[in-house]
Amino acid sequence: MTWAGPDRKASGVPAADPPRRGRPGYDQQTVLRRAVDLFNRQGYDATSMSDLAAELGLSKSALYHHVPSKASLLQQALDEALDALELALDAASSDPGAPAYDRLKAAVRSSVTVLMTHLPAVTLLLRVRGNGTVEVEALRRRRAVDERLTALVREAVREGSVRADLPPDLTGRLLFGMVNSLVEWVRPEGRYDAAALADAVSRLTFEGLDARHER
Amino acid sequence: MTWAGPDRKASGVPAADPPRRGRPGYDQQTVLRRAVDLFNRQGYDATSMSDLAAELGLSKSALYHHVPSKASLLQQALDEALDALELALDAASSDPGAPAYDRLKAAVRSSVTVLMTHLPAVTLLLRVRGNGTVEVEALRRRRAVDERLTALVREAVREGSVRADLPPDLTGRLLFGMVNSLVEWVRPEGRYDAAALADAVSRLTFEGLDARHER
DNA sequence: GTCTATATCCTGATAGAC
DNA sequence: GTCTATCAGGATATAGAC
Repeated sequence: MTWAGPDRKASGVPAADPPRRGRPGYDQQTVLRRAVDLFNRQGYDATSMSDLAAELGLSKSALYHHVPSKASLLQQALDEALDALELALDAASSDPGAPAYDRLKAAVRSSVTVLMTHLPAVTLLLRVRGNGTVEVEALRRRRAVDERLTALVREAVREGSVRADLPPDLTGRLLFGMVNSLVEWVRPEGRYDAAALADAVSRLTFEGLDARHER
Repeated sequence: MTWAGPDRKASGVPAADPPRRGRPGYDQQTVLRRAVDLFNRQGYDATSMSDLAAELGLSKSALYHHVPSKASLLQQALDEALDALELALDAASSDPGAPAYDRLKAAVRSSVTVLMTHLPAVTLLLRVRGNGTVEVEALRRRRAVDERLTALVREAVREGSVRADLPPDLTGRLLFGMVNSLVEWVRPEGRYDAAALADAVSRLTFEGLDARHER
């Protein structure tokens, strides 16, 4: 069974694909993308390689021709998410001379953007519980990201631009808790694009939802 | 097989336990509590009944003497969470004459309180993906709760007390996304109690984190 | 209430033919 | 690249002795 499906290419980026010769079959990117989608629908642990094979219209063995293990699929997805998050955070805090307030706002915006552009991978990352070495390592990297974000909030409080009547750690957790909660319902083909969501989160968190703060 | 299970009662209430006679063993509440804790640490699907038996220091068969199935443990926990959430929402919106703004604020506060007092059960609920009938039914009830909360936000926007430059559905999702994100890090023995957290969430969301809004 | 032993099915992963 | 057949182990759950 072939199923053809030259619907390959780096997920998300609509780049031109190099022409393929010979038997089509699946390429790794497509397998990974479909796998991550299934993991997000059913949960990683609840998804068996049989499920994935069925989803792809393959036998389990054929699937193992494309993929060395179930954990490797998880690993690739988590790496994608973490690479993107770390990169976005680097960019947001690139100018150490800028006010922490601006850098924090930039971090919120770029976090939302990464969350949207790498939605499946980030969704998977945010659900990792720490079972197995792949998940443990991912949690380690994620904690590092969280700590950089918290440090940013702390700086902004110190410079006086963010309210100081709440502990900065708490403010940071709640702020990025709201950001991360987007993965629970946002859909790429949905009503809101990354910019609109980044704007909404930014307004809600910085200005509040009280009508008196409306601008 | 015992299980019985008419031992309902608002779970979570740290009432004094009736003195036990005869062979100690485990009572159902304890088994359920330990099970839910383990489910939350490892994930429901990643936790086997062997894991749970080992955690309790029992054999698998002895465990099945206390519990009819793995799914029943899940069911009880999800029911506990949903019962508590629905009840809290009823109370928060009990006075239809009160301004929607006040009812919304009350709903936020009581949601945080329920989340804290029934933390393990609510955590489990928020991670359910819809695998199996137990989870599907829980998701159905959860969606109903979400819709009532969204309706509350919509009302508050209509009465002019909550900012109208964002779609009410979006505001509601972000607001309760922040609330729900508490389960990711909050611990009952931690620095913050329910009242402090409810206060922090309320301030952050209604007033914003900008220092200019600090009161 | 707890145990050992077992039934039945499914898991991730592999071997080797086509 | 895909298949059928298979492996060793683990899953939920049960039977029946003590």
